[in-house]
Amino acid sequence: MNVVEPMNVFDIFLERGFVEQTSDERAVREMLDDPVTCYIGFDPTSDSFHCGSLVPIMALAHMQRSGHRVIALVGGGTSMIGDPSGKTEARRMLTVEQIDANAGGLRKQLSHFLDFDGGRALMLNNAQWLRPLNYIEFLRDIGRHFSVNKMLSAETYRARLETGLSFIEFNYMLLQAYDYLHLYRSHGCTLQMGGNDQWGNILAGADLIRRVEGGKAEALTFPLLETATGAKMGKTELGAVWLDPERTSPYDYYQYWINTDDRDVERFLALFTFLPMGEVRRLGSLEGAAMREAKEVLAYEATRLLHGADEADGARDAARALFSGGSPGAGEAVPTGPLDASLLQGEGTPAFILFARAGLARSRGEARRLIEQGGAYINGRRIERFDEPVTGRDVEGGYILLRAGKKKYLRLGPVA
RNA sequence: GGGGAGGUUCCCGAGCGGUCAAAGGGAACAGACUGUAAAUCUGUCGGCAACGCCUUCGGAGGUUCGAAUCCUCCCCUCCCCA
Repeated sequence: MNVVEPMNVFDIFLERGFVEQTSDERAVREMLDDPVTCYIGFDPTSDSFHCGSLVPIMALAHMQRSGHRVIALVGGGTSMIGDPSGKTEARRMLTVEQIDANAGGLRKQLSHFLDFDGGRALMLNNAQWLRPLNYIEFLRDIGRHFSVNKMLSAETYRARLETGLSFIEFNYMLLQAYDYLHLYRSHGCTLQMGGNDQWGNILAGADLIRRVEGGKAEALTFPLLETATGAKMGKTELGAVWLDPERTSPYDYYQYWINTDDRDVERFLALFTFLPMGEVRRLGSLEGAAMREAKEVLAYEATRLLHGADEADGARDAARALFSGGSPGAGEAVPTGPLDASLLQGEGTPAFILFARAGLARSRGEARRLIEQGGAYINGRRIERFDEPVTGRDVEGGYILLRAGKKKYLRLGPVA
């Protein structure tokens, strides 16, 4: 047992930048002095989370570490409808099978951050209670508590009124409110959290609980993160940064974090690692080139949390080797692609064709431009001519290391 | 149902018979500068072994020596009225 009085998780949230709005700050803090049950809803539109979901995931992890019970709710029922929040267009609908399959993938990823043993954390699917709902009963028991006037004034729906809002989507708020009510009744859940775009829906649920059960339930939302340059969190030129190592390798995941804008480093260390705030502030205050140390810590910790220490070590070692000279023997974590050995026979293959085939350029024309602009390297040596042949002589240690631009590396091989 | 506006290369957005692979901006990419950051500057930004050839301007036809630009039909979007 801790001798020191454990910190209220609400203060941890405040200190680390998790809080955008709360239904009642004092009530929420007081409530969290004792163990509570809370939930966050996740969208099962994919079988993997991406970086954008890390804030809610980390929030659940903090809750659990502070002794609270957490529920990750996948919207198996609601995503068959499509949430209009923050969208300009309706979401596409998914089949029951897709949703169930996706939920499995999400659970696996959550288990890196949460301990599901012995019911300490639960993963529930709202399809369980939404699918059997009876329309007449639902209208009578739940629908009567909602004012259309009030809903239309909600920011969520106002924007959609411009472009068109189907009746199905319009009901999303009721279903999500019903989720909260259901979890309040069945699990004593008294706190729902979510991204700030969910504010209206979460409050609707807390309201419903008060009206129907006379109960008290709270809401807490997280800020919607943008990087300092205004980009959406977790998006790169190459697409989303996924938590699934099959889609975003630990190496690329590490790279995403190490490329964090200086101005975001402290904020991200607080949100995406468990490092003590003293250390976070120290790293965040580093100046100039020393900032790289902070980014390395951020990248390493973020990668370790998700993929484990071994993968994080590999990603860090590969990055260090590559970015300090680019030797081909940079380790197993370097992105590697297969090489058709016949390409190296005889005259070999012109470099621009090799780069295009390797996927480092979208077309041969692009590969050609890349080389002509001086952005292409083989084993650390800049390629001079676009059609410079690449042959067996370029194999070093069984591999050929290609580099496009400053940061994109691809190792081809092994060559027998 | 009636009337109006429009659909252009990743996005916004010019072009309205040849000089259009299509202005300008954004995004993106490369180079320089750096710290795998930001900002700035320069270049690139449909495909092709490439001073040329090929395929693009919602779709299908047509007029013309020649069409993103004109005509016909169709599809879609938005606005106003009902």
